[in-house]
Amino acid sequence: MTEPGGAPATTARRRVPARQGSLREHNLALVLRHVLDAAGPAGDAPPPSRADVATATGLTRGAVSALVDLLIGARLVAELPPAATARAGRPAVPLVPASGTVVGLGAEVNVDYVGVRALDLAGRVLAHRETRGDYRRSDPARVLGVLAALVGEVRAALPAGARLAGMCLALPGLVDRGTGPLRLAPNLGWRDVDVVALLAGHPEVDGLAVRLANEANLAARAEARAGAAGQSFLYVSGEVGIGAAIVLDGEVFAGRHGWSGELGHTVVDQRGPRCTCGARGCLEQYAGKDALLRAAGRDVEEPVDVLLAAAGAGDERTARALRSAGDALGVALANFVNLVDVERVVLGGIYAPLAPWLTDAVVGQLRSRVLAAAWADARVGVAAGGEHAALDGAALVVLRAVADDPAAWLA
Amino acid sequence: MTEPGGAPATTARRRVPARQGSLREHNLALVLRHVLDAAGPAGDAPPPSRADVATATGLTRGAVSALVDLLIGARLVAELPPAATARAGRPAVPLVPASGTVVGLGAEVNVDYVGVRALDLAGRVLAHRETRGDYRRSDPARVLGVLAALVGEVRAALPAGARLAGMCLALPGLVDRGTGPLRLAPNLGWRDVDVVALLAGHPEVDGLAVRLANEANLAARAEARAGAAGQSFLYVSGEVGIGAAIVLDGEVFAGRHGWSGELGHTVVDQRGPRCTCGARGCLEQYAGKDALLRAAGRDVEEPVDVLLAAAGAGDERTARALRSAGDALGVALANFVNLVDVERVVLGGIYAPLAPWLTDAVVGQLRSRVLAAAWADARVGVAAGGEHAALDGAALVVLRAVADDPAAWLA
DNA sequence: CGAGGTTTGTCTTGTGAACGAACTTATCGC
DNA sequence: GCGATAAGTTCGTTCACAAGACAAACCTCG
Repeated sequence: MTEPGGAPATTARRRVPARQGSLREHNLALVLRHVLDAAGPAGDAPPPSRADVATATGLTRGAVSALVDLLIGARLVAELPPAATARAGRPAVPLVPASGTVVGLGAEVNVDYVGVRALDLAGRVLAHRETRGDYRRSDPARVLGVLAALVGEVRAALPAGARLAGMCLALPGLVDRGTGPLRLAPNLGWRDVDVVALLAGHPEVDGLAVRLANEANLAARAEARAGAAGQSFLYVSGEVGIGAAIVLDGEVFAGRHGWSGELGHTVVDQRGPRCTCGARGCLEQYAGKDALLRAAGRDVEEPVDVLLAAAGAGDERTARALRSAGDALGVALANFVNLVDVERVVLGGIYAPLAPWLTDAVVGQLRSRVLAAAWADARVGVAAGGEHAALDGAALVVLRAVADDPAAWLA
Repeated sequence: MTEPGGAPATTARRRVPARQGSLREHNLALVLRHVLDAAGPAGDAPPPSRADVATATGLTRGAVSALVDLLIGARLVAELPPAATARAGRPAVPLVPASGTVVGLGAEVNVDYVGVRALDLAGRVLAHRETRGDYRRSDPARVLGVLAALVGEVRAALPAGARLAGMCLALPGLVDRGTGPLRLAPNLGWRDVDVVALLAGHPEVDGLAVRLANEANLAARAEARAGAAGQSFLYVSGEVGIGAAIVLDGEVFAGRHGWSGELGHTVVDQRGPRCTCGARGCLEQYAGKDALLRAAGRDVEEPVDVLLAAAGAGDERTARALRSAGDALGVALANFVNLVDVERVVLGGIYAPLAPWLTDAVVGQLRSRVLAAAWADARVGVAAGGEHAALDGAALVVLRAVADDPAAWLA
């Protein structure tokens, strides 16, 4: 029951009766989750045995055995050859997520590239294709054709016997939760585009359940997976626009319609310059990519790397531009932290490489403006998700649905 | 497992095994919730029978019968005499929440009053005591002594055989989730006060589980109950300070530590007047009670009623003060709605009576600044919770815990 | 007034899932 | 080789719900 593109804001206590089967479903998911988590990105822990799972979950060994057998039968879990331990007793059979059997497809359409990537339950990248290009003010049908072709290539590259669990597409804009239309992607120049319908016309995506989600939300999901479990943070995705995603206890919160996180249009100064959205003094006009380049005396078309180089070389104008962007960002974030009380802010997108020149200003604003700062400073960190965070997050959404309802994969 | 003062942000999939008993617990809660909801504040629906509950929940009549019998035995549900219906067949036995058997205590310490109120599962007020006074810069120990005395009076007024499920105390400030200390209540002048420990010393609260929560969060909870189920809104509590609470799908979100909703310290203008919190241009300086009175040419000590009267009489200065407060509030709320995507804003506290003079400005700002406004206008409404919303919300928190885990009350 | 129909609530039987307690398997240490 | 130890399996028991028959209470209509 995960909402596409993010778990529901609050998992409203489900108003359904619990029957015998619910028990099994729950415990099946419990066991699978345990195996998955142990093999997670922070996977320094050795793979757990049935007995380990039993003690960790509180189920009996007998029950776990039965459940694990089901999961192995469904090719969601695999056994490793018993490891030689210098311990008395029968050696344990290590359990790991099955690799190459069930795959999630992550896709992304962004201003400068289109990409598709396939991940399996073990977190392995089974296939990846991308095309660079300029997709500002582009034609949705054409761009989605490019995407469909990439999907076709990725599907062809999957190992035999792999089952596709679905696809999630990351888009830089307002997306209705799940399959609803794309409302507005300012930087692509798209508005009210029924992306799912356009994709459905292509034979490459035939038989594939496609859901949509906001790019920042998905990147945040990848970030949540990369970091410690169950944390709360605000993920800031700096690009031409400035997106953000709210992660509460490890879950991405997408809002009523799925439109959360439009940090770029937070008002920094009511009398400031006019923004593309029509209002005045939006954060985007102070700390967006274009604004940043302009303030540093650069051309809007230049890559952010030039700022990195200039700042590194000690260019004063660039440093000043970055500091003032950091201040504006800090004000917006302070407002946010006062309202939502997260413990951490993660800088992603172009802010990740620029973080060394931004964090001081951001931290300063947070410290002076957040009411609770005296008790728990909101920490500022840098995204660890890497360049393909949104793509990974999208694939993870799909795999997450599998992990949450393994019973559906038993047949 | 409700978090005191609010459900956890996301009901993280519980990492516990489901056993046979979990089934019963779940279905017991399901049945009880159905009976409670049917008798809710929008309780125009007739009380449901066992058969009604069975069809509504999807359980069989046999299962429901067994569960209802348990609930009646625990005095959580009661039967009404069969109503005479002009219908064929055996007449149904109406089921209602038991009254006067299990009670939740709501309490509040605020700037100008201290109160305690007892609610039962049927939503009836069994007892209510309050003391008016000026508690700015007050001594916590003394004020809590007053509160304890009120608790004693309320307990004495309860019907014989009533079982107290606990107490929740509303405070106007940063409160650590649950029993953690009160960090900061600027307008009471309290800072780092261990309220629970101070209360525990009084014999009147002996044997009573006490939890703390933020006043606005609790008022929002009462508001959520008063309105339609499962909505998402931002509750704004205008007083001397400006609190807010985030309600997502009917659940109050309290944030990582429980400090969410400090709307008053959202920056409206970086170059604005200095605030008590140390920063510049906080919303509180534009739309807080004191600021509002000052802008209208009044004394800070006067009640808000004078504004109401003046505005009603057509006083231009008052109208201007209210409009500009509404603008500031609107900017802050627009920032918020862009970030969190709620569908409704509810004006509470002093904003409720003043709403006729505020909403236009607020709505205007929302319309021009919220990116998604073209697709789903955030509506602005007035709180329906009444004067004792926080008190009711506090009692509801306690009763909610009972409703969520009726199995604990079977003995 | 009584037979037939309808709806509610109870009771009985059967099934599925987990628990607990043996029991088997596999390795280590002496 | 043999006990000690731990992992995994099997079997009987327990518990909760589904399904459906049954009893009770009420209406309607001839």
